Amino acid sequence: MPKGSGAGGERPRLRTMEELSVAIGVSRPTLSRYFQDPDSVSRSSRERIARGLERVEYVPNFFATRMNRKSTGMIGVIIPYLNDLFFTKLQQSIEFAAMEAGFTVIVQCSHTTPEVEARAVETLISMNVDGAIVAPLGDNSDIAAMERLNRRLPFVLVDSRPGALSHVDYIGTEHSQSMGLMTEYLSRVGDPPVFLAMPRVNFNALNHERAYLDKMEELGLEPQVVGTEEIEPGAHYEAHGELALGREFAEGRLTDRSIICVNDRVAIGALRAAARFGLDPGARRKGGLRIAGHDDYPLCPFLVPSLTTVGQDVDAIGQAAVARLMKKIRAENSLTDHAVTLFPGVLKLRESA
Amino acid sequence: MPKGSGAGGERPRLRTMEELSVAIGVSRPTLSRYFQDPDSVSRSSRERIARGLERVEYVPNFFATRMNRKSTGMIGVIIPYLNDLFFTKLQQSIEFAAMEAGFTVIVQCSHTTPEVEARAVETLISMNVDGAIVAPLGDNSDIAAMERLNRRLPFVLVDSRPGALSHVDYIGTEHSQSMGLMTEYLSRVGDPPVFLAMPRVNFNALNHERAYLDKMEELGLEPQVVGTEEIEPGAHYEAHGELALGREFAEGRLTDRSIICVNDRVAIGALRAAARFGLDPGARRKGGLRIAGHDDYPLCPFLVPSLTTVGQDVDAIGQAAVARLMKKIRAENSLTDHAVTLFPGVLKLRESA
DNA sequence: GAACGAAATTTACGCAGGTAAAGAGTTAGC
DNA sequence: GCTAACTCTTTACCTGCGTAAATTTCGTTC
Repeated sequence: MPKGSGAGGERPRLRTMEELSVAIGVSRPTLSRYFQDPDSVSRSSRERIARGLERVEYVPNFFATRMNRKSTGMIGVIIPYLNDLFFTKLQQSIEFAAMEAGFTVIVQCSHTTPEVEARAVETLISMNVDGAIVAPLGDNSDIAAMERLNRRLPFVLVDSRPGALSHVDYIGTEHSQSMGLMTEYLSRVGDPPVFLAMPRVNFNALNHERAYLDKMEELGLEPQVVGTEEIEPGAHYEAHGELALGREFAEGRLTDRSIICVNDRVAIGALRAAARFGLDPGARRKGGLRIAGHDDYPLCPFLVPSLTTVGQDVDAIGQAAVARLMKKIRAENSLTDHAVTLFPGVLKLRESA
Repeated sequence: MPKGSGAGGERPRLRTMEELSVAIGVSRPTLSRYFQDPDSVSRSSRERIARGLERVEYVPNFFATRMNRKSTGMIGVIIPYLNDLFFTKLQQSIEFAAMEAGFTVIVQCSHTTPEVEARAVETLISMNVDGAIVAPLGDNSDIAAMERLNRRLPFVLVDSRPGALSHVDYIGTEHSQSMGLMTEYLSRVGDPPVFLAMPRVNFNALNHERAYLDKMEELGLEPQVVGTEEIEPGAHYEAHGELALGREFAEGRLTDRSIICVNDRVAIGALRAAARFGLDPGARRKGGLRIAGHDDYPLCPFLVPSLTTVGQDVDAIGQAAVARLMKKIRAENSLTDHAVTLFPGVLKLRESA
């Protein structure tokens, strides 16, 4: 028994409000009101309860409290996968915003699997969350599950929106603008840029590609897309970027072009491919190799060379999503408009392009 | 109204099992048993219920179900922060292992704040989770809260263990071994290595530093630690690594030494500092600059140069933590031993050292 | 065909606490 | 000094479901 530290450890533990009420001589309903809002009971009761709680260990049962209240005070969040700093950053900004609004956040991860995503939806519904924010698995998402969510509770999509859900509230980045920005910039400073894509087209990958194509057409330039086929099974993101671009370099292609990667993770692989072929991507030289990404992954400034990219305002997206959700929750379905908020991307010019 | 897709959308929605029982002509308790385990009711009832569920929309209330069961089927996980791929990877392996065991995972993030961590502990307790896995905030953690958790339910610490909690089960990496491995390797191939530390010493940073010092003493070499002071407020991890090592380089120091960084994120900053000073860290040359990290951050192989580091077996840690927790849950506190499982680190030799 | 069991279902109560309505206590007004 | 008006507390019932015990069902055996 190495520890018996402090007085905190030895307080008698009470299981129910009933026990607590006899322990400190206040009726159970009064306690119930106290725990929901201490100011809803008289000052004398409040102080008496506060003193009592110092002498015992008691935590109201989460399930019992949430079961009966009209509002559970919880919002559900579903993100597609964990090993991506973009989504964890988004989750973080949502958690902070929700905390500020006095809500508890329940996070579920779909782990890139539609079945898991659908199960997460069921879990959130069964928990009676007051609302849900979902970053979907793109077009792989279980549309029916999303529809159910949308019918049953206040619901906001973030990051991307499957085509079939165009009637659902959506907060994200204005991808056509943000990708257009990069396309335009690179067209201005060098040869027409090439788009490095991903094979498993999901999420915003398609939007990015389309935005690139549109902008190229607008500029009267010939678009070129590489990296659409799977090169090695299981090689995604960074690995795919390195392999796909490495293959081009090996054939002597693209070594002096501007490469727009579908996102920063692919761009990291692209930088690696360049290094492997002794190439030095950078904004410095006219006509030289340039590599750019999209998303402004937190590590971008620290890469060698630091990665030029388009920043998404993740904090704004998270906050706006929570704000919109709060509005819908308070309005109790009397809201008929459906909101789409798109934040513009911001060019982050660094060394790589 | 753009969508009315599928038959799934129009099914009548039932709120309670009671309603469902009259709707499909089976008693409510039978339904209750069905939802816990379909095989616990007769085949005829099972099929009847299954058919009925296709015609209506019903999801059992999560709170009501969990409130009465002896087991909630949930385990709680607390991680210190989100913007770190190490912890998200750990979380992922825990989620997969728990899913396999048929448990739902509730994740809470402490966001580097002891108060938030303590609140997360209260939330888990109030939810009656069957057990908890906590990656603590190091010595900043609210020890009393952890003690409470440990008294009330099966509890396992992962990643690091505050000194005051040495009596709690712990699963992690054998840091003295893993850091020793790197120290030894670098001592063998070049000049005595220097340790690049972090100012806000928390988590395993101190363990790493101590392991380095011990190994250096064992090897009869003079240890040297840099980067312990805060250089710029708010500059953590990568930024700190770049600033701290950059300062040394600017003074002409350490440019041909081996640098062991306290972790990979700091090492990424260190690589950046080297690039800024035109230095090319690598294993290639005798006596040249070498930079190594610790953790095997998923991006390490894709950095330029790819980062030599020590890999932690995150999957093994997550799985072992869940396995230990399951054992404790099944044993219902009859377990008196307290387990410590440390996985050895594995040298990942790459280009940078 | 009746009696016997095993299996399945139903009855009845419990969980921990929310909340409307009734009751008690206090202050204010006359 | 008494009643009105208000505040706070308590009574009593409710939530949605788990589960032990009681009951029914059904197939089997004698």
